[in-house]
Amino acid sequence: MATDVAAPRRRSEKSRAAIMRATRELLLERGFDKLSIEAVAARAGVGKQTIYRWWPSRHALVADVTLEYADRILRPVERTADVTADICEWAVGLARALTTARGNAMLRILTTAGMEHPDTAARLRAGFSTPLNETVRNRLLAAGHRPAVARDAADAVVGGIVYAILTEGRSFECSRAESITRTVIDGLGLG
Amino acid sequence: MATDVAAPRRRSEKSRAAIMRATRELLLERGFDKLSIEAVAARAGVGKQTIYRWWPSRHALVADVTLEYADRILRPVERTADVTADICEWAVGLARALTTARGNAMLRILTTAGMEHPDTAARLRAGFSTPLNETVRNRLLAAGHRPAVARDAADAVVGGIVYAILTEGRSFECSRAESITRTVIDGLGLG
Amino acid sequence: MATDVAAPRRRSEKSRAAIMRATRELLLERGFDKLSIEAVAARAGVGKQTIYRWWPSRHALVADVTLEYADRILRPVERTADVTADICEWAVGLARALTTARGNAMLRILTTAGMEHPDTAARLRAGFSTPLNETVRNRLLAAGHRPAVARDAADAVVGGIVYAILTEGRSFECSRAESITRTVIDGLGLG
Amino acid sequence: MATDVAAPRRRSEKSRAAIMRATRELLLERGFDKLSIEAVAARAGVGKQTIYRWWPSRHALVADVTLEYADRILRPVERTADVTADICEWAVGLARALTTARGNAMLRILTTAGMEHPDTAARLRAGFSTPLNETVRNRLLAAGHRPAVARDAADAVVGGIVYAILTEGRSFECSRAESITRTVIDGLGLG
DNA sequence: AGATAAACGAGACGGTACGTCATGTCTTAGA
DNA sequence: TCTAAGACATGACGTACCGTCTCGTTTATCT
Repeated sequence: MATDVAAPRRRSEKSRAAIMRATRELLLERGFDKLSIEAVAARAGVGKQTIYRWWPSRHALVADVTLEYADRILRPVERTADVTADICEWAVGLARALTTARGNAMLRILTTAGMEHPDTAARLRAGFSTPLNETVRNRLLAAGHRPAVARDAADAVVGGIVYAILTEGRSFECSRAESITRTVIDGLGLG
Repeated sequence: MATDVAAPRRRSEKSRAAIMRATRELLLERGFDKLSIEAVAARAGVGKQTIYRWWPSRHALVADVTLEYADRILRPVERTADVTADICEWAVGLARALTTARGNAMLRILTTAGMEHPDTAARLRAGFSTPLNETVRNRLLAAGHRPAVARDAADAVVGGIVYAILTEGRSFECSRAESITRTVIDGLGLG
Repeated sequence: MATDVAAPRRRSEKSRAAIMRATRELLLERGFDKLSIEAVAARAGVGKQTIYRWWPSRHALVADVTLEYADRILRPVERTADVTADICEWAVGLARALTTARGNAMLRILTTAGMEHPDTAARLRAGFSTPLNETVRNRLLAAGHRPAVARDAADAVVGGIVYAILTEGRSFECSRAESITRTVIDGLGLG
Repeated sequence: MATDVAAPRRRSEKSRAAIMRATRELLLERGFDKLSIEAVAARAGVGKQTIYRWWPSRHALVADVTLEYADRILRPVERTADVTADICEWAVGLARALTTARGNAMLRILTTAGMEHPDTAARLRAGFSTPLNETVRNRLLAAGHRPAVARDAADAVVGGIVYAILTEGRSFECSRAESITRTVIDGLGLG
């Protein structure tokens, strides 16, 4: 039976997609600060109310767009015999993704968007920072490291790379991702 | 007599201070997003033009205020026989400063303010992230570590702590700062 | 063949009545300017389309409601031996009706509603101003006055009273209706 | 020396005039209902706020414009030996002014604008209906009529003409103004 | 007793306009 | 000369309604 009858949501997929697309474009063209709902509506060929109907705020809209992009950045880490090599390779991939024009823009936007509104912050954390951290931590746990050590090392690796890119922007040299990672991982005791 | 050489600039110190003060207060009350020049002028009892005359943008004004505060956070690291203990102590102090209500607010503001405008970003980097990093790096160099290692470890320690606080906010448990630091530093080879 | 021409109209009387009722209430609560179709639909528990299906515009809907009320105001004039007294009595009755809270509101609404849209104006004229005028004119004709005189006097009496109420609102003193009427009628020559 | 020192009002006369002009034009082109503040601002080359700063509402702005025009309609009545002829001539002039395209539009606008907001209504009454009435009343008083009679006759003449034009629009035949006036005035006793 | 087609409630949609707020520039008066 | 006050053109905000347009769901004939 299980007829999920109650579906009085008749949201227009066409509008939704046009809004997401317009937001993404304007975000890259003008940046988060100068993104206006009015401009999104105009470019998407949509009434402003259609945006306000489905998103509570500009931050939330931007979060949706950003997270959609975040999925292209989040990759799993390999599981060969060499943990350090696996994580280094992953780290360089991450650094490369975050130093492309688009990737760096998205990182900045993601950071800014989460800065004011707690709900948005929580969504962005769950969709970006947390997965990043867990990817590394789980690989370390699988390699036999103690939970506390895995957690600290994951913080150090992810934070070390992402914070540096946040600070230095696209001038961050991707090989440093490997260097930082190796410095941290190589020193871990397996106790 | 070293008189008032080259000073046809009669900038009112009273106004300057009132503006800084008003900005600081409004920043803490309302956050960066909702800070308006108009409100600053009103609270400082100053004409808007007086603000525009001396600061090129809202970001720049905020940067000034934030950096003033940053000086209270930046502390040197001790130089006892035990490097790890020295840096751990410093790291916990940093974490404590960044998880107070005011310190956390300032960290978020500093991050947001630097996100759009390159000049402001450069000033904030020079006044906050870079000193943070160098404090750790110099201590490690003094302890005999190789430059590359010192740099990577400084990135890992500072990034690991600051990025986690940026992500998790005031719920960050300060003892983790020690734990992360120890995990990183303890593993470093002395080459 | 004279088949079932134009008969598959199955308009819901319940909805019609609910719409009229809701309109009347909102008109009195908020006035013509602030009457919105959306509010009428909501209060009547009706879809907006049901209103648009049967009324071409807000003005038309308001005209219907107003005319329904106008019928309570339009009364015939007595036909005793004393024309002046007959019309005076009628005039005072009219003034009284137009200076009640509800009657005055309706007069204003009727005036405003007819001001923009010619069709509505014509309906309201046919349902209010014209009957008013003719009531007086016919009584004067019956009393033996010449047509031209009857017409002019009817204009003067009705216009004198209604325009004054339109201008002065509820503060219009009803006895003035008698005074104006008597001044006009008493002077008429019987030709 | 009575220097009107306190003049911290630095209102731009250029803007004021442009707003009045734009309002007048749009009123005639589109009518009161479809007059939007936004369109006035755009046509006047002015920010919306500049309108809102000096006029509390659309009605008030329209009232200003209308009253400016009303001054062109309000004329004094002649004072020859023949009262009836004097007032008849004046009445026909009034009717003519109110049946031009522009004059009729202004009458309708004036009527509508005063219908919702008491303050505006009062201003319009003081600037239009009252002067109209007093013009006739004063002429009749000067001719020796008793105050009550003069007042009633003024109501009848002015109301008779204006209400008819309000009802019938531009199709009102101006000679009727004379006819109505004569019918009323000729019958007045001189007490 | 169905079948069928309209009228219905609900409400999403692309829009226009609202009245408010803040921007950064400009002008005036006063110290 | 610099400042406070604040008017100005601009432009975005978030809200209210517009009139149109689907969606299922009654409901009232007409087989």
